Amino acid sequence: MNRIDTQLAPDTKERILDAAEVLFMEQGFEATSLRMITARAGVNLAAVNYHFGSKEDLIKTVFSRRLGPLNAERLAMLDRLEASARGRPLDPTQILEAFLSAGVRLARDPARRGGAFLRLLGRAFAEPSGYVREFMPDQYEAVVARYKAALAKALPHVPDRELVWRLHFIFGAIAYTLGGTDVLKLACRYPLEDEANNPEAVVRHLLPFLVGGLTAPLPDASGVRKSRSARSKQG
Amino acid sequence: MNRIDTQLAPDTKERILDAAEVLFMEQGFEATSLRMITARAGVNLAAVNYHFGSKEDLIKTVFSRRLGPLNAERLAMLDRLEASARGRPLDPTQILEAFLSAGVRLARDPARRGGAFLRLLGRAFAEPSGYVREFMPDQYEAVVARYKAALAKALPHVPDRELVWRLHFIFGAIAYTLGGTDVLKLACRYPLEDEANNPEAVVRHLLPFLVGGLTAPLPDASGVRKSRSARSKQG
DNA sequence: GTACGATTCAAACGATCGTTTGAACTCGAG
DNA sequence: CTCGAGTTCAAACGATCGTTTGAATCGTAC
Repeated sequence: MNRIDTQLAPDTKERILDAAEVLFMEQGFEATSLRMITARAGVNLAAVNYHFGSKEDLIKTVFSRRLGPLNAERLAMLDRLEASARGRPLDPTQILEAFLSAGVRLARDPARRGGAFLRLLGRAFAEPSGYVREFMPDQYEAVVARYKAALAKALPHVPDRELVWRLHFIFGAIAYTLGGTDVLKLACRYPLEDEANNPEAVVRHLLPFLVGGLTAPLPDASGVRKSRSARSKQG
Repeated sequence: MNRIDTQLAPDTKERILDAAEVLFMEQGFEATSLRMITARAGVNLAAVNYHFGSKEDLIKTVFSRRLGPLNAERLAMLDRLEASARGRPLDPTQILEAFLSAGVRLARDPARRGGAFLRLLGRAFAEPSGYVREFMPDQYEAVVARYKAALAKALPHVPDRELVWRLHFIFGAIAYTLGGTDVLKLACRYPLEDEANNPEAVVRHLLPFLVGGLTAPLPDASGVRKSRSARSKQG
């Protein structure tokens, strides 16, 4: 059992994980070959299958390495908030800030490695491949349930169904922002770059937007089906 | 020049485009091989390179076939709104609804083919590959500029920089919702499915959320840099 | 030193990828 | 009919993929 490692020169396993994390972020899962990963990590090609079994298991390990602690911290943050509130409903801003701030702390990880993972995470939410879809729900189920319950308590006038919708939109805005896909920025060439790379600045702008959407007036008829006349002729 | 086609039995070119559209949506660009596409379309493998030149050009054609008319309609909708407003600022809800309703109309295209494309479009915003990033800005530049100007006029108290941020978040929520990545739904197993497949229902829920975020109070200090004390010791 | 499990290595495996080739087929014009 | 441009077809191309193999190497216990 080697103990005095991973500090100056990470061992093969972590070198592979670090290289894979960056390359997956830059090019996606399918477009990143094991040869690119091992070349960047400075290890032999066969090391991936030796240490992880397969590329798919490598992908899962890349996620679980960071996602476990991240979501555990999110739960701990919510625990602390609810403990200090003593049964009273929390402020929606507090709740969302707790969720986001854990990501911010990860983004400030040494050597900016956390930032790469956050962008990879945002990208993964839109990945159609079955790889991610298999274990992402397991990783997020507890967090979503707890934060959803806290928000439901904070916003008693919002029906459960509507809250699920708004959580969906919130996740979309967060994932897209973390993913840093930049389509809008590329389209407009608006210079957000300096702030966009500062996670605290992102949260400062994102938080009011999310709370505004979360506390917005409810849609007109929440329960209408298409049983009546279809559309009212708008032109 | 054959004229009487594409009605009962689409020609090879459109059969390929239709098949590619669905498969790209289901599995992404990299994971979809030309052999899957041609097999689904019922055409020969070489037909893709004969009609489109390369897989990359096929991808571009899949997008431009629908994106051109879609964004043209978005511009036309805004033209009509601004004409009837006669110089007065529009309502933010009107503006966003105009943007979204064009997509709704596409989604109700015959044979639900438009729905497949919208989900593909939402997915493409998160694609890291260079394919999409090259021409998506060109397709969206005019639309974003016009709608951004209309929103700036409608929300004179929102600084330009903040408006760009909020447009970014809005695009994220829309793209994620259109993409239908379902991670949240999978995580919670909340039965949104029936409504989620009805584009008008999606807009009915999405619109108040987006307007709420767009008109939310501005973040505390809009211009702060990290010049002062970094953080206030939270524990 | 020797022996042995853990790890690394160069090399190759079969499969699949996007693309190309050249012949066969279609069909209206002459 | 013949012709030829447009299109479709089966087959193969070279490249790259994830994975496997078996020997070489390392580090440690005896």
